[in-house]
Amino acid sequence: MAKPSGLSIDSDPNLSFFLHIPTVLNSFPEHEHTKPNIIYCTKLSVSASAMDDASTPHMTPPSPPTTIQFPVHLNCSHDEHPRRVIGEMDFFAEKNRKLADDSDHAADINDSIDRTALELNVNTGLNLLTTNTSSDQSTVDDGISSNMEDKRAKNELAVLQAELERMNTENQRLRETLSQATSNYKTVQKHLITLMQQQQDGKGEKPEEQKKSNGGLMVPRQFMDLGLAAEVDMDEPSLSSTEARSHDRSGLPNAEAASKDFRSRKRENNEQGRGTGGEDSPDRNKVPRFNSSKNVDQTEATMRKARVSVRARSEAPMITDGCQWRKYGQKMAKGNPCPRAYYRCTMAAGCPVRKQVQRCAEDRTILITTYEGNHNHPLPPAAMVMASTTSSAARMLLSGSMSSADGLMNSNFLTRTLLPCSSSMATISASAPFPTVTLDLTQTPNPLQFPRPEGQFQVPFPTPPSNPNSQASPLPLLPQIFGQALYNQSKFSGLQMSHDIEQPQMNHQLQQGQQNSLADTVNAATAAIAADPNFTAALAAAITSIIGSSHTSNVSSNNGANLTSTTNSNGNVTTTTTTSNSNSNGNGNNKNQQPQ
DNA sequence: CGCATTTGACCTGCGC
DNA sequence: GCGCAGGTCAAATGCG
Repeated sequence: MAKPSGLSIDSDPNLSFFLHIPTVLNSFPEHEHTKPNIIYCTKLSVSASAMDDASTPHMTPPSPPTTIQFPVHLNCSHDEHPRRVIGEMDFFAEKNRKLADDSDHAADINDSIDRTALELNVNTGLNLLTTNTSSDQSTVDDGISSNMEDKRAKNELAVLQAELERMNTENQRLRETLSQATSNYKTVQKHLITLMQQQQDGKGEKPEEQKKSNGGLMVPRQFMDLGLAAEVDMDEPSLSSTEARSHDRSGLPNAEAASKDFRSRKRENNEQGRGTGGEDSPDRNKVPRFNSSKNVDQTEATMRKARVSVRARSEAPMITDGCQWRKYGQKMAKGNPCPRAYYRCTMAAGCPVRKQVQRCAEDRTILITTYEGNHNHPLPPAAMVMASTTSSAARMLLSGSMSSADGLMNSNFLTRTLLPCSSSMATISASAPFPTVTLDLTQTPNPLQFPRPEGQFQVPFPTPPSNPNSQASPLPLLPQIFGQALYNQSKFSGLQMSHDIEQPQMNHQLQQGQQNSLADTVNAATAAIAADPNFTAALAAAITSIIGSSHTSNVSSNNGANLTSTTNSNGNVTTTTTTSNSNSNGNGNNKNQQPQ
């Protein structure tokens, strides 16, 4: 099997260390997380021990010294301050937490088993001291041995019962977590519906602008078509195309032509392919796949043109985003001594997603990764965050530019609302040849230095207090925040992720019942909501429910955060969102989200 | 030997 | 029309 180039991150010790974790864990099916191996634990323990352990609320019993040579503290899951390694960029922090949580529980079980073994070993050792082998125990010293066996059996029984009890407790806890997450989701959903109804009832004049240019409620529909049409088409590899490209030698997509830029279309129309476009030539431009629907062409090409650029500090040649990439070109770009590398997603034949990787000319420790296109195949969990982020960002960017006359209002909205962490972290380039969202993960949000715009909330990033170089500390959470925010916004906008691939677990919930009725409501209200900064409150609640459910966070205002998420003793998540909207009517400032 | 990467050539869009 | 820059292709090369 070919080594996925996207995982070749060993050249950066800081980066590779953390990013290896999901890679390792992903190789285990979910149900096998209860069978941790020693590498699993060791990796986690090292990462934990690299940070301060003083704040760990509960300690995992020490592991048997015969298997682990140093103390293991697998308490990543409930940390009040999730700790990060300096300078590393963990795109899968959320997943790591979950996995670490699993590993924690698994370690508990493992530990109990090990302790059981130790206890039994003690008994065995005593037996050996009496020089009785197991075989003659039953024949010699009947009274003692039967007594010992009874004790052992009782021991074993007790241990098993304890273990059973522990597992029951664990099961119960997991159920509670699940139900809590579900209730959180429902709460947010209800709140969204309420908000939308209010929008519809109260403010009829908001969508006026959009009506002018887009015919009002057609806006969300247009968005939906934007994504789905293209993707449906992408998922249907044209047979004629396949046949025409009978020797797809590099595994390169049959839909390669499909995913080509608009200029290809023009090219095809004008010359039916390049000079090599003979009928016996495997010419890539020969088959016009979208002749049947020009609109699809348009949207597809527009989608491809939308780009999401991620700036992150890394010594590695490429950030690990969970996908597999194949390099297909490299060019020297003007104004940058560092070459630009071109990669194509190789997780599925025909996946149109590409990315460009280039180091920043000013600071070569900064890696600029630009994504383009949407995946047309299922993604591994590790890749979902990044994929959903880029996909949603691209969609939102396009929807903004398409639904607004000048294309700037909605872009600005995107910056303020969808990428709320800091205005310095998300910028939108309207002047670039392609609409591009840039997520800058190289900077720490600093409210003093970068005063947030009105109507914006910030998601606080817990910073390890003991980390003097905390420059990159909040960064690992960013993709999750971005991705979730964008995802939520996509849902609110009536958008679907790529065939419900990118967030299947959430889509599954949507599909359970309320989706149809909700979709209409959502579509109907999207235009109004999209222009209203109050939407941030609902978004904050949604994000907080996710953050709060994965780890308890009691957020200080160190980062100028005005969104807090706390968990009370019952485990209920309480969200307090404070916005400083000029439009705020006061009742939207505090959103208390209480599970049922 | 198969696959990924490298790299020069080619194509297109755009500005002058 | 020409040149430049970005983007892509595909033969050559390297590697496991």
